[in-house]
Amino acid sequence: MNEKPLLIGRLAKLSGVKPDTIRFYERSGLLPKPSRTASGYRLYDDAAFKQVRFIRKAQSLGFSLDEIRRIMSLRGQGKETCHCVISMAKTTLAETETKLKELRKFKDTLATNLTRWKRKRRGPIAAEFCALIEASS
Amino acid sequence: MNEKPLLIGRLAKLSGVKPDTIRFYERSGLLPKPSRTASGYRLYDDAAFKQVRFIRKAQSLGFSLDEIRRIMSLRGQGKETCHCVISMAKTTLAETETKLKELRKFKDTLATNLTRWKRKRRGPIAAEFCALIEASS
DNA sequence: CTTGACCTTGGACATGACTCCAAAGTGTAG
DNA sequence: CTACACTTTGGAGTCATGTCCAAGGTCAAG
Repeated sequence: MNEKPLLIGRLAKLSGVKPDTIRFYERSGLLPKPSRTASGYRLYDDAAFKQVRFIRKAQSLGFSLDEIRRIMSLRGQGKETCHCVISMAKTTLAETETKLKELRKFKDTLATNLTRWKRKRRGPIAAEFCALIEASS
Repeated sequence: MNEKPLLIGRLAKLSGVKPDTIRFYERSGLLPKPSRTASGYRLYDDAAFKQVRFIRKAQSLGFSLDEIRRIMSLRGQGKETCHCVISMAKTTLAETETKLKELRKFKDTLATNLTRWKRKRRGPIAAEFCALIEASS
């Protein structure tokens, strides 16, 4: 809807990354070469904004830029059912589930111990903190 | 219990990291300087093995080496209730919960879509995969 | 027309976390 | 005694992900 073109600084502010980082993403093939003004300024639109947000979101979910690049390159293949996307999604799902399980176990133990520690307020807590991480295997 | 000393290669194999990495951890203050044979070979024991495993475990839970170093340095402070450990644990807990929530949401959507995709086996899946990540905010 | 905030480029630098290397010493199996 | 696999060190290299800089061009306000 919002179709006024953005200069790089504006896009940077909107998406919360630095101009340098946007140019870096472009160099790395994560963002398409944008159109330019007559004088060479990069011009971005809403789609670019969404792409940057996509990158950051995917990153925060644990994807590397390389994985993100591969994911994005699959977009626009269109028509054909892409076996590789399904298997990629499968892999991602499995990994995510493992991570999730570990993190949940860690969180639970952490929460339990935190309340316990708060109540007793004495003793070698740091050691227990470590043991707790060691144990969550 | 197992108290025969290990050379670095043996420890490396047991803990699944390379000798170089173990030396790197030592240089970085993540592992204590081990005792040595007369000829200068590093000698490790079970405690060292546990420490390496602790490091890897903590890493896989999303801690940076720097955070791990700080965590470990708190161990052995002994006696005193350490306020900072409690607040550290609190922070970790909060962060972990956030991560957990995002990851869970992503996982659920991923799982749902995966079954749907498997059933239909046609169409622009990659685009949907991307949209899915975009949406999980 | 000047000022100041923007933009351009190519390339250097930073950080975290390894990873490899060369040259040399050690330990042991045959 | 000879292979051969192991170990030592200091230092360099790698990879991912940015981040900064200098020299210069652009543009709108005053």
